Amino acid sequence: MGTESTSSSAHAAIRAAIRAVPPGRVSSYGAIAARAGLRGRARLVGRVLREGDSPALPWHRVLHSDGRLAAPPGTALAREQMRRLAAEGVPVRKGRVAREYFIDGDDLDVLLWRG
DNA sequence: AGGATGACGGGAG
DNA sequence: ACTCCCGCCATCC
Repeated sequence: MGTESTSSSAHAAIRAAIRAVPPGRVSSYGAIAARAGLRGRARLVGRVLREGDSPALPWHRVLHSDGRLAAPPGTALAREQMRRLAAEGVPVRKGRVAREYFIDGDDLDVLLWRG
């Protein structure tokens, strides 16, 4: 198998956590990591998204903890993310999404991503 | 082997 | 609200 790197199980857990975010809602890298049992590894989430070998991965629903989009303003990626969010009814003001659209809090297990 | 990088986060000034 | 800084960690050079 190809050069295995980092626990592929960790990557799988992260992907599952990302897919668990329903349309019309968003979450943060840190929250996704925590939900995947990898608290503190927010950067690992970013790494997994960057690989992007998962077609059904709703990467656009993953934002910074402060509500900012993942990519810097002006980039094609940021525009695409904003477009996808808008398509799901998530308003983006000045490159950020309001806290009320986030499904992360203190205990993700309690929230259960429900809307 | 060592230093820099980054789709991060949180605290501090 | 913004900038700077440090912690974390897999990759990259």
